Amino acid sequence: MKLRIAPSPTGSLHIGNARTALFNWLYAKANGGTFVVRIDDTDIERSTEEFQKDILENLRWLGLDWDEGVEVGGEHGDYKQSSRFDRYREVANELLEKDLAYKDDGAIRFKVPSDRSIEFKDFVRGDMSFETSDVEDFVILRSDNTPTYHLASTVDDIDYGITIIARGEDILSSTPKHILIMEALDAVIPNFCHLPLLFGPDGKKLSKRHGDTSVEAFRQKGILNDAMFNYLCLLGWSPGDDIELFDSDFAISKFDLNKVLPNSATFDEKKLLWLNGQYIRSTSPNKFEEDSLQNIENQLSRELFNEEKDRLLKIFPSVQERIETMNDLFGQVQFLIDEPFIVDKEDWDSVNSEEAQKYLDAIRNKFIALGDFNLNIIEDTMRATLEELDIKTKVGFQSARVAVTGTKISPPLFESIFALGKETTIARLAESIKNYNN
RNA sequence: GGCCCCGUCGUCCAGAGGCCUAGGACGCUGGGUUUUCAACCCAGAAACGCCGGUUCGAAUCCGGUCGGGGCUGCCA
Repeated sequence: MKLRIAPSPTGSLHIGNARTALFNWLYAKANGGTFVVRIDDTDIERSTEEFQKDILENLRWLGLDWDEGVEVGGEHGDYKQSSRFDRYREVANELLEKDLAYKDDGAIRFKVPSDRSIEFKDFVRGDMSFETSDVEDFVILRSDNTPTYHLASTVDDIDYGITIIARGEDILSSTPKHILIMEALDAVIPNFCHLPLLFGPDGKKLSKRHGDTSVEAFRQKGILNDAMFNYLCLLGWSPGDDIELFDSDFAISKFDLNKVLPNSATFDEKKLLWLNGQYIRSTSPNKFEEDSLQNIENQLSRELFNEEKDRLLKIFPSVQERIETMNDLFGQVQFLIDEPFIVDKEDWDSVNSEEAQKYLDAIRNKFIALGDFNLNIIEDTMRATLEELDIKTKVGFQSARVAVTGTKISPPLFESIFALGKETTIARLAESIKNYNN
């Protein structure tokens, strides 16, 4: 069994293509088959090295590997169609000689026989039947002597011994053309499987106008690869038993192309985000720390100081359970970083009051007198002060939060103060007290 | 227009004639917890497009209809 994904390097890896690649990969893995990645770059004008690199990198990021194909090699060269133009021309000429194709203004068209029906069985759609009278004679070699997708893709599928062609439904109606070429070349007809398309929220084929449609974009948004893998699996397929959170081994153990739904699925970013949150929460603390430090350094474009790392490590457990993507991280921990500390003016104004000032002054003095500065002592001190001064929790804590973290939204207060450390906390409290009359 | 595909809550998925007064998840609403925001817990609203037929019995089978989508390129 041999399957393949054949992306065109005319854009960044599209989520729809990623899903198609994923299903091919899963089926190959599930059956001990071979998974091939080839590059369909017959459109020389729009194909670029950068896009090819992006596509391969993102396939790997998703956890997909391939047994044969571009960059990993195999029996068929570099698996790029641009390297095989001679082969396609040879086939086009062969068809010409056999009188199965003809010249048309410099291009070569395949001669579609009349009054025939082309039948094949589709893994997800069952028995398919097309009349050749509905198929036009189609170009296989352009007048600039380059092959079209129909020719190149079909020749490759034959030459590489692909046994199951699983691709997007948008190519379903081109399948008769491919079968016709295969028949003309006396090739064994492989199995076909046309996967449902991915839609945008408006029910149209997912495309750029729906916003981000590339795997790379979501990766940059802080989506975890495992979450993306998991979410993509859920589009058009499910492992059964209402199980929704699973890893690749589980998916492989359950996957079957024949069980893929025939109807198109709408890409729901909200659910992806939720799933991502689940994955962030289930990440081991060590890995979360590692990934987070890296993420923050990327945001800052510099390495973190050791003192910063010490502070961050203290707050990570609290942050891990409240972010949805890795990109939410920075905003949560910014107050712990040695950058200019900015208090949100609006937030401060909304919590500042004479009472708040009294409270901040009181806890500041108590903090100064403290020997140990740990979580429990911080909490005890702050709560006791609330009682002593008869100040409402919300008034005291929210003013302290803004004074220390700069905003009304932050990780838990005591943890934040603990992570910040005694000296800085005292300094920030002093700063806010001084600002009362502003 | 022609050809083709598809049709269960807003969305994703379960359901392969009786187990369905249709189940799970996201989202949404309400409540709980609470120092903010989250997370978490509980509850709730929410769907078999429609019409026929087959059958003792249909979300499940068949036909039609309506709706959505894809293709209709010397793009892939």
